[in-house]
Amino acid sequence: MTQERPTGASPSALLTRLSRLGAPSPEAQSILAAAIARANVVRIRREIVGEGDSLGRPRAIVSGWAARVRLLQDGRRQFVSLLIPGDLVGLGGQPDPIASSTVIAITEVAIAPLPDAAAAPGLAAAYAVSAALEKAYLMSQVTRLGRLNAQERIADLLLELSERLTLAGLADIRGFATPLTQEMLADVLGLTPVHVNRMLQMARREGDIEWRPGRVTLVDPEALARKIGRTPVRVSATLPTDY
Amino acid sequence: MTQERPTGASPSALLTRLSRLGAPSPEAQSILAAAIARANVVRIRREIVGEGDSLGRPRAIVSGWAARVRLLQDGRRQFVSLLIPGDLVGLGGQPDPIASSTVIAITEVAIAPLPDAAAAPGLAAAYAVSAALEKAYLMSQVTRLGRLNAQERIADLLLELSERLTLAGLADIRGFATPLTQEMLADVLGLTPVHVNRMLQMARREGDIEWRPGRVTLVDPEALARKIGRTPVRVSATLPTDY
DNA sequence: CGGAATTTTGAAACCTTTCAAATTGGGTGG
DNA sequence: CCACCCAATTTGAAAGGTTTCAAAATTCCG
Repeated sequence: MTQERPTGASPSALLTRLSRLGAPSPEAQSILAAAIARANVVRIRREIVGEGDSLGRPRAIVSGWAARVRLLQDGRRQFVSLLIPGDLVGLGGQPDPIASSTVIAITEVAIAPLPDAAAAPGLAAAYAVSAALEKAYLMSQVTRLGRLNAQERIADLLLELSERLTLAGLADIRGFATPLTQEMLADVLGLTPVHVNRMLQMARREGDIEWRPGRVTLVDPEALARKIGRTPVRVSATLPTDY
Repeated sequence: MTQERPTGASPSALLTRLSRLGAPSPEAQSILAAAIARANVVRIRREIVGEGDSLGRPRAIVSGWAARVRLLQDGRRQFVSLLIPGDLVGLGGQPDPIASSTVIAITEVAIAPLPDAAAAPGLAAAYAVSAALEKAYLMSQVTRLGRLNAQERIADLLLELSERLTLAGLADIRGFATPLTQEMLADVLGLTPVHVNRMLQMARREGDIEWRPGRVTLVDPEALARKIGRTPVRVSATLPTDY
């Protein structure tokens, strides 16, 4: 695992993302850079914020990947969401869902304390947009698990990751590096590793994606999005058979 | 549908919930009461906040039930979450860049503008806790869809509703009133109506629940929770979610 | 009272999981 | 640099859980 440096080894993923999200001012960038310099390293497989943790102040993922995990009593495990470089953790003010989940490092992760929103112009806005995005993606995850079949889930998730990594400057049209194993993919998608493997093979056979451990290539993202009907905005207000 | 008055006909569900969430002061309560007086009615099946809507300021559901819905191109539909009396909508501040969920009224809904957080002591705290709870329940929904089977999903959702309705003073140990049809249940749980029906029958046969349109009775909530391995959702170690 | 919505039933098809076990790939120590 | 070990990926066959497609039975509401 982690053949190539974990996506996001570039120290600027956080700067890039927050800049694009609304904090492009030199002051904001320099304050963020200072925070990055104070980043801590969490080793792979270690907890970043534990369940029932006193969950310190908000932090940002500078490099590496993490996952918000929920464990069931009998051992079943669900990755509620994936965290990539540039993502913020523990926003939402004081009370953050405690008992609800744990965040663990999927790769080695560098995590920095998040500068106070008032420290520079644009920061507050960027944090707000980041939080809104997080919530939107969480809702996407619900729809993905609730109504998409295995093939669609895989394609949908990869497209989402491509989207998010691109925002952080960590992906290009040809694809992106990822530390995800098929087992982790299964944990995110609510499937078994075996089935993820089979569907992944099918997707490769159909020429939709290329998957070699450590790197994903989306042959034609737009065509794929069309194929599974991933149209971010839709929802017409009043459909005939609606409630 | 809606044989008995929709759960939450009581005008105080919002007061009860926010009071317990951190805004028990007389000032806060009276300001909230004033807002409730200015509530608008949204008729059943109508949109409360549309996608791309200018989504005005935050509002609170005074009475009635609603659902956050996501529609797929081919007609598949997923209820991302259910909204009950006392729940807040449109917090999170700014815009929702990504989008794509609509909130529709499942019953007739009374919705009031949310007083400014600074208008009274405790309001800000209550809003924050409410937002945290919403996020926690959203994560629960992900786990529910990702790792629970149909039987478990049904039990888990009913327990969650019982929990939330109790917080708003709308449920007792014997159960609660609900406008949900089996089809809506299917939309929340990512299942087909037919299968929900069969599993519901099974749950009744096993004596876990009683379901007659308009009212759910959880025969032994604690035993049921134990049976499916569910832990109540909490947001802060100190905040008693157990009413 | 009658039409519409909701709940129920049945049987068969389908997708996903299970349970093993084999294979591949990479990293480590000799 | 090769052998070996462990993690990750693959493969097979069979069991299971859910969906589909119809259609009947109930219940609700105007």
